[in-house]
Amino acid sequence: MAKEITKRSENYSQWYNDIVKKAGLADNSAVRGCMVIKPLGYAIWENMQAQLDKMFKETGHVNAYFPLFIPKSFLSKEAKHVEGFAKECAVITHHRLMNDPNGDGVIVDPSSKLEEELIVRPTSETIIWNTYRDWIQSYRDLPLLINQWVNVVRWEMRTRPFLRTTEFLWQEGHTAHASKKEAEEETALIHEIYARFAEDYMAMPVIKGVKTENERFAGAVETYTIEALMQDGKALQAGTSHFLGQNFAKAFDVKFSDNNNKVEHVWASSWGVSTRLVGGLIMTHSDDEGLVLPPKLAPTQVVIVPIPKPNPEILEVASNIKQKLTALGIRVKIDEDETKRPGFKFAQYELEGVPIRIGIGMRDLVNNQVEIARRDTKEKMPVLLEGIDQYVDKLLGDIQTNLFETAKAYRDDHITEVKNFTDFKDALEEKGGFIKAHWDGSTETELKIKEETKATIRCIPNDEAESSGKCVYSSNDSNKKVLFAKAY
RNA sequence: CGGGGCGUAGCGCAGCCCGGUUAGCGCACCUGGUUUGGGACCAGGGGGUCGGAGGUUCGAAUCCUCUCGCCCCGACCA
Repeated sequence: MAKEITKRSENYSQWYNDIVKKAGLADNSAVRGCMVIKPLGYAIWENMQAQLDKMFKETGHVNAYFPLFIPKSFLSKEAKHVEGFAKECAVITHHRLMNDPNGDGVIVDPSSKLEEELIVRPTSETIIWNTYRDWIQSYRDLPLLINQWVNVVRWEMRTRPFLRTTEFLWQEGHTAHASKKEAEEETALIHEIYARFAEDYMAMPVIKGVKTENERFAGAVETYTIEALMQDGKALQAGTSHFLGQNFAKAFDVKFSDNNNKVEHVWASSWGVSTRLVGGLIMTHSDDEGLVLPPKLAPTQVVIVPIPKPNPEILEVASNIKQKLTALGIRVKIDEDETKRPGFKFAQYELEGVPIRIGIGMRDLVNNQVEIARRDTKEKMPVLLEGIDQYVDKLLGDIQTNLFETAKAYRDDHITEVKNFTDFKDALEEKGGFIKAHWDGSTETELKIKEETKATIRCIPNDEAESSGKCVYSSNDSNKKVLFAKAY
């Protein structure tokens, strides 16, 4: 009642904001464009971090930390890079405040102007490559496989919680290699890890592909991306992995001697995913009742609700169940609050997306059973206490699978292949989702399509075989189909 | 930056056009009681000076001027 959520069918955007707010994921803050990530939202991010961090480390990467501030001159060393980020940088110009001589408050002390302005990192290639110059002399210093978990700032004009905030949290990997091949393999490896994480943990199906030149990361030779589809038919770029060639090594003069004492510039990759993934998670699975979380990332996987309220007998059974589940590595919470009634709690946990709810009342105990409700399908069923741990364990797996399958069915159903521009526009308008079509490979065509339809090329899919055809817009020859969509 | 909307209690809003005594409602909160298998009910209670500044007036949430901020749509973008 107090927690009414706008229906997705009425206003998807409002629905999204309601979920973020009412499920307690994040709040707007006093700072324009910056959000406060609340405990539930942050716990989801922590679970994402934990898994990704594990995957990075399993593949030989280590974490480090580089400064928040980047000297202005660094940013301009790579021409394309600065061009891409110049318009959205927070700039530090002074380092001291003073009392306002005209009265109350403080003002910037003009005498504290910095010799060289500092930029709050929008990404860290420059400061890192400036450092790598000192770290790399020989092929024996390579590869360098470093990641950092940090905040970055991009002064976007318009922001949305998680999807695009002025400050956001992410990880950025920056690797250095002795050969082009090795750097390319690294880029592909991370691309693969991102896709696996999205599908196996977030239960969010993604399409792997490469960006067009126009959509490429500023300073990259090639950008690999995973693209997901949200419930409203818009695409979300969920993670990118960039092959940087020798661009940054050249800009920052990072060279190494190979085993023949030949000096060459280092090859590089960089890659990142951000708190945007939390937004993607919300928009992939949640419904009009609230958040729906895949078990693998849910901070609480199972909640036990005593009905109508806790008593010693129920709590004993509850804690036995919790013990058994915890032994299987399942995250369980017993709701011991006596002041709220069951109906309120049910609604609350549905809003918060807890995958499984176990209700225990005296009526159940007489029959040696409990009531199990799954969040994804809203089904409820009585389950015997005997073997309940195995039952729940399996159910969590089933929910994880079901969420992925449901999302994938929706996604697959929203890939429309078209041969002419009229069909292109119709499909985009009526159905949304990805539009697969031949493209002549020119930026000019890409931009014209964007101008006329707002759709951009999300990627050139990896698994799309070459085929000859005519560009959907220009009718020029094309040898590959690409995916278009309106995107977040 | 262009277009639209909005700032009144923790949240959501009414009041403003047609100035007039202690600024109102729902949710939330506190106390007591009755309840308790899908967002309980009754009674009592606490909390706001109406985004800010200036002005008009006997009198301003209400009228005027300036100002600050937020949200939505667009251009930009992870």
